[in-house]
Amino acid sequence: MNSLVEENYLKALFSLSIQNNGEVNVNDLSKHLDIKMPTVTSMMKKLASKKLVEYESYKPLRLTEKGRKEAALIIRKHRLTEMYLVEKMGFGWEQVHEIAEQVEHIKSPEFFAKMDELLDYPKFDPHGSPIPDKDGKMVWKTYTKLSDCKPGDKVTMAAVINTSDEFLKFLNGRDIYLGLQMEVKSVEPFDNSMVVSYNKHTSETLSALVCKRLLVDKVN
Amino acid sequence: MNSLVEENYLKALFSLSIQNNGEVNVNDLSKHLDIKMPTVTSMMKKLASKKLVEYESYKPLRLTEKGRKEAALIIRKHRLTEMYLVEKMGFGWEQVHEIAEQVEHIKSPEFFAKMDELLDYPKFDPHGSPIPDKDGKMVWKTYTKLSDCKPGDKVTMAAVINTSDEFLKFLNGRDIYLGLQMEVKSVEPFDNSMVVSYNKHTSETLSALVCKRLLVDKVN
DNA sequence: TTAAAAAGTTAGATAAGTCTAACAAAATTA
DNA sequence: TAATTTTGTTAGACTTATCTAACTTTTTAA
Repeated sequence: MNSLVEENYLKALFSLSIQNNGEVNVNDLSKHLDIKMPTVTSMMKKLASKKLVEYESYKPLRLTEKGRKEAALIIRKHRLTEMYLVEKMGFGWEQVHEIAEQVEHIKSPEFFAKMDELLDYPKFDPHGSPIPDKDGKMVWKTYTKLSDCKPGDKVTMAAVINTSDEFLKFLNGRDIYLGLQMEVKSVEPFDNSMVVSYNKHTSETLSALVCKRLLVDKVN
Repeated sequence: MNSLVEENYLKALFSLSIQNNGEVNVNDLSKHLDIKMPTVTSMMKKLASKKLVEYESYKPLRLTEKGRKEAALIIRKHRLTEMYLVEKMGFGWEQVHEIAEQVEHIKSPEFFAKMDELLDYPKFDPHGSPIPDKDGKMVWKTYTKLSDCKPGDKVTMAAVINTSDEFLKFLNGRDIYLGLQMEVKSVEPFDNSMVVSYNKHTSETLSALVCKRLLVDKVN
């Protein structure tokens, strides 16, 4: 059984390894968790002794298959919780991350199995992220960043990369939600901001930073 | 903010102080938590420094008003969770204690406020225990132990003292649940076991140990 | 290609919460 | 009331997870 602290390291390793073909630097992990590098190094040795991480001095870190699976199961609990909070308890998608960060550490397979059942076995969480299954496997849909779209493209909002409170409130304020259809009207060459239209918003400007954090399906 | 460990001490102090006009012995607390006495002593000094406990060497422990309120708020979270698990998620009353022991430590007033709202502000948990309000106040109904009843008494099941899995499964197996009406048929002088009747159970024998753990309202 | 910067490690300290061993006070009982 | 038992405390050690300071390796850039 892993401690709550170990679980947080595993989760961070999982997230960071996605962007970098499975390899993670101690430094990146240290910054992501806001924990100093020597502490991270010693924890990596501990996780290596538990066969959860491949660790060699001065080499990048890599989750073992066992570590990857355990991390996925924590993420499963996090995302199931987020979905439950939104669907069954009426929270907004911007409110659920903090609560799920705590609930994900609860030891009770029955509790999460019940959520899963009550939600009718969801495949995605409220932010569009895939929910790993009980074996730690998850579907990997290939989304397009809105920032990679061209004027005239018609797209459906599929997921958000950043799940911070502020970002999601920003989207709420513009009536942007998952499943929304929009059309790219124009791209400003100067700062890569985009003008999009959807529903009653016929001309909404989104900064490049925002567009990079929105994942869409092209309708074409 | 108290740590998870401190919260468990507060909860234990609260429970033990009820049976003994507010006073708790280090030894009893030690046994209740399964933590050795020296550890308990040092934690009591810590809680005393936080003004949660009145502590003097070799004297019984006592929660301060502040400590009592903080303990009650943890118990509130525990009991709201139990009620939520039973009423909204479909768990049995024998399954919820373990999960609630973990959920009670979650830091999110919104999460518990939402449960409270969805449950329509319940006053009792699935075991008949009162749920403290947001100020840590709770109603204290005076129940009778079934073991204190006489042949001919008609009673309604109101609460259980022990919430262990085994005890609740025992009750489930005999179709005994809160709100059930029963009549005391006879008391065996030899071992104080009781014969009771209810619904289709016209003659069910309950040991003295069981009768002491069942709290009832007299219908008379 | 070597000097500087960045990344990573080692060593040792600290805090929280636990323990055991030894001792002290209080309560029980003979 | 004196001896014994029970309860409680003190002292010091251990584990987990963190830190800072100093040092080493690797990478980057002059």
